[in-house]
Amino acid sequence: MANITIKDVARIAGVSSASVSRYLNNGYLSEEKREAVKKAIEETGFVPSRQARLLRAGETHSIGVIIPKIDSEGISRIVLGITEVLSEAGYDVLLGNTGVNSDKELEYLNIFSRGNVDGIIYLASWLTPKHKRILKRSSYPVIVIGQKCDEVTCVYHDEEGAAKALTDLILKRGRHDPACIGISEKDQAMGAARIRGFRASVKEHGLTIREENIITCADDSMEEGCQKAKVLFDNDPGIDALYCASDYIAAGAMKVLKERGIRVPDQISVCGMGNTRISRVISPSLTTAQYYYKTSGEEAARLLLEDLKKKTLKKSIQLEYEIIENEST
Amino acid sequence: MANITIKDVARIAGVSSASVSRYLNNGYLSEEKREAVKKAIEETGFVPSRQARLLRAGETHSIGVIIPKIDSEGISRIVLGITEVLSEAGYDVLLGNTGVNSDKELEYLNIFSRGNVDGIIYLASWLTPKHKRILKRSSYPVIVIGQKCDEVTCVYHDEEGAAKALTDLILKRGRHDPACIGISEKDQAMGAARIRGFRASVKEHGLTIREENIITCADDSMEEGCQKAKVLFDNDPGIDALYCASDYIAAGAMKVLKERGIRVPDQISVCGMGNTRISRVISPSLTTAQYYYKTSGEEAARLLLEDLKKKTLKKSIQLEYEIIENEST
DNA sequence: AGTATATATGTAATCGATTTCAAGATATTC
DNA sequence: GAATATCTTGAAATCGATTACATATATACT
Repeated sequence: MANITIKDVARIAGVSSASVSRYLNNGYLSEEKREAVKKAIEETGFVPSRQARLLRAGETHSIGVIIPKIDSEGISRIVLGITEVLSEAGYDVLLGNTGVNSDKELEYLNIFSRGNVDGIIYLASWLTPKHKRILKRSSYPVIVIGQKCDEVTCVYHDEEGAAKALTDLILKRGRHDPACIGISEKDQAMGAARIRGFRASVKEHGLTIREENIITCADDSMEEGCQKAKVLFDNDPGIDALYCASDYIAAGAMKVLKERGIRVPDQISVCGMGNTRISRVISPSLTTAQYYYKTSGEEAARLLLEDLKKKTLKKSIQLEYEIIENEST
Repeated sequence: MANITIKDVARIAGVSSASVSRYLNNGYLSEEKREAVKKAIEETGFVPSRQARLLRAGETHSIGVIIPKIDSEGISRIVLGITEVLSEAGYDVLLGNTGVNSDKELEYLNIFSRGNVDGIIYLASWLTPKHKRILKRSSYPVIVIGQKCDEVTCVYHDEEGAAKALTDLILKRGRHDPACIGISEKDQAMGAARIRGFRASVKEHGLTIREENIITCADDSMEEGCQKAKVLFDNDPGIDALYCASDYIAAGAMKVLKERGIRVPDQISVCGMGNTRISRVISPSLTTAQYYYKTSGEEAARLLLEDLKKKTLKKSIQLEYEIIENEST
């Protein structure tokens, strides 16, 4: 029952442990000894210790994944993609859950970058200059998911394109008084980029927007959606096209519309973003955009593996989106 | 830039590497040296190598967490609880994401048993005899979350109690023709136990149920909820109380009710289970039960840490629930 | 006082593999 | 046939931590 080590195999095969190692790693070894070792390994059922190998080789075969919070549909699908690819490649996934706590992000970034992992995948919501500095200094490959970042390799979504395409949809039927409930512009991806997309579409349609009709939420929740929608419609009851930067925000807004007897999509078109499960639960069902979250996790993992094999150049991968047109437009 | 090892720390602190190790493992060490080592570690940012520790001590300071799928609100909150407690205690969390693939569960169970972890937390949906056998044979501590399991220590919810309490609610107002859309009884927790709770309440109210009015879904989704609701109401349009084993199933069922012009809660009371975000998004908002998912993760992690310190006896912890009464009852 | 007992610390062995080094055997080249 | 390149092999160093052992000091208990 005791573990069989390379020494046991060596003894049984009548060779040195170095030769057994050579057998395992295809080093120089005569045909005779090769046979003897093979036989000994089969007899004993020897399996080399991973830790010993890794210790000597200076590798950990594990990857740190830092996520801001795990209870989000998008994030968990990304993690799914990451784990699938990495475990397939024989890597362990170490999870760093930072919660809402921003200090913890840096803490994990530090813990990980100091030697327990071969690489890091960082799911960022906000990327401050401070973050970027740490990322850049890291001696291990880092892949950022979700934000475009010139400093390191990243995988992100075409937020602007998707937002523009959605806004195009809600501006059909001759709508002319659009509004936007966005997310804090501090968040480059879900915040700033989506609002840019909204603006671009509005401009292309030859419309002008009242700046008060662009409003941002502190976080992505239904409650915020409710609240901001009230502000918007109190201020301008004539809004006939509402772009919301997330499905939950849209759900909140639609609740307010229902309360006020504004009919969707007769009087107003609404869209969300993310294609979360609630987009089909609410009624009328919500037009939204689908991202390939799982794919982005997979891509990031693959990029990392590639980086690990040979230092490659920085890359950015932008993933596509898909518009899901439902009843709300 | 080179990695800092225990020797570097020892040199800087002016002690032997053994003393640094003692500091890390709470061995005998004078207050003075303890301070010196602490300072040196802070200065250098030293993080002990997992592989070296494992190789020598046979400990990894990491815990494997096996989850069936991560894209579920409940599961991700459990993981949140687990990671919080474990990282506080200096343990790393290794994530094993099995997807829907059942073989992969066993695979991960094996990967982890190759000696990469000190213990396992297993988030089980189904617990087949095969699973139980493997779990029982495991050479390190295993905690199961979500299912009651006599073979190993587990943390689970009072599914039966919650289901009964919810059924009590939908049977108010003199309802007399109840129905139940459950989840496959192969799932002990979300399946069998909840249906038992439903039955218990119905019986207590002195009602009899037509067996055709108890129906189960293959998985927890809105689509299944729709489909099963249609079957139920085609068969018995007089149903005036509908227990659904999950919020998503309930959302599907309510969609069907709306299509058929059956008013909730005037003509029928409906409840879901889980207190997911959609329970407040749909209209009328859904009466549901809240579980303490995060708490269950925390509890499981604590039990595991306890087990790790000294082999303790098997335990089962049953966590409470809370009924959230909304508009649908 | 004298003997346990607990605390404190460094040296060196150890975990199980890989890899360098040195040396001997073979094969190849001019 | 001498010089050089290519194989083949084992002994020993190495990776970075933990820990057995030896030793020294302080504290407690008859």
